[in-house]
Amino acid sequence: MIVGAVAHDTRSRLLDTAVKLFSEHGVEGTSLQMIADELGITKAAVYYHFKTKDAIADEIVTPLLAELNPIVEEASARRTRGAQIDHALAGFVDLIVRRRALVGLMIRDPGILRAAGRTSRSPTVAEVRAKLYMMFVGPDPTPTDMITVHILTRGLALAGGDPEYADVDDETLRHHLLEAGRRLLGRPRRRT
Amino acid sequence: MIVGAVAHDTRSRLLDTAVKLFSEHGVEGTSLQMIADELGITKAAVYYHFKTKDAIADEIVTPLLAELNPIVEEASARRTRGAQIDHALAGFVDLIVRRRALVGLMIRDPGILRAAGRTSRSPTVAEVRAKLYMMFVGPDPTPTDMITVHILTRGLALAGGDPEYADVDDETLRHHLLEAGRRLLGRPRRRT
DNA sequence: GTCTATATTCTGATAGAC
DNA sequence: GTCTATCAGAATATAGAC
Repeated sequence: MIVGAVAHDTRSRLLDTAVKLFSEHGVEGTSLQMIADELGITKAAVYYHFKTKDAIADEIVTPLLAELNPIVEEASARRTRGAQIDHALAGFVDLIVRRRALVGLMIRDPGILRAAGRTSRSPTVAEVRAKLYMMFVGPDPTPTDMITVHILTRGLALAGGDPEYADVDDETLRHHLLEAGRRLLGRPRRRT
Repeated sequence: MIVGAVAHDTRSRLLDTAVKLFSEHGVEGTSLQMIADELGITKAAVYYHFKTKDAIADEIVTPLLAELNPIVEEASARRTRGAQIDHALAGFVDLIVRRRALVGLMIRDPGILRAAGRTSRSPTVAEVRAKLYMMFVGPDPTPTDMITVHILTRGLALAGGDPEYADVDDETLRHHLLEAGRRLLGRPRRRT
């Protein structure tokens, strides 16, 4: 599905519905029957679009990784540590805001990564995550650095994807997440 | 189960096992069969200790709320805003460290609260959480305040409960979580 | 306190008609 | 592209023996 467009075809609606139900019940707690019911189709119709439940999980995870990876790569090309951190943080926050529930889902539910990993050979989350973390902490991180980044990434993703902020506009949410992120990383305040 | 003691009786071992499996697979993704298998007993034996799966969830959630509630109450009795924040933060972090996986589980998995809520009439999580948030932000919070506290509580709970830090000792973990928390809340550094 | 055995419902998944 | 029908296996839960 492309930018901001509303999903019309069944396949896209199916993925949106899956994300919603996965968020509420977890991947392993969501049955294909639940997805089918929510869409008003039968289980067999779901199987027409995806061969297995794992394939649905993979189709959700893989595009997200495909978006995060270049952000991290671009960040590592920056010359100063400060610029690297700024780019990685801005990119990560932007992804959270644009995908809302999705990034939070991947961090909350280990089941979606297990499921996606069973059918796909796309780059693992662990890989991309390790690179993202290194952007934030630099080489030779202290234990404090590592824990701070854990808190940062998890906190941002979960808060940004929270239903409570579902109707906060992108611009506002992005601003607040960035502010909090910069504070945690000890970066100076930015002129908005 | 009492402080630091190892669970010997089946009921306590059952609860420990449930927390572990709930964390990995989500409450709705964990079957009583999985719990029974992990314990080396039969499903029927599990039913002897708990009437339903919801009852297990409730027995996990309720004691945690019983620990968090007085912390928030005590904090609100402090006179200065600074002392209130310090007390609430120290208490919250202490709970995360002592219970590790548990606090993170409650934040990650909506299913455990749904399940617990079905069998129990104990004070709701929403209630206690609202009070905790108010301790951190004070009256008349700005949207920025609210989002910051969201990031703080979720980040601390998830990072503290992460398996990666399972063998970091309590003292160290508590120190790092407190540092990050104080930074996010804009509190001055403390002499350790 | 744990077991076997059983009833019932639901799961993921497939085959084949429209 | 969606349907009905069907499968083997696993789910929650109960009854009753040891």
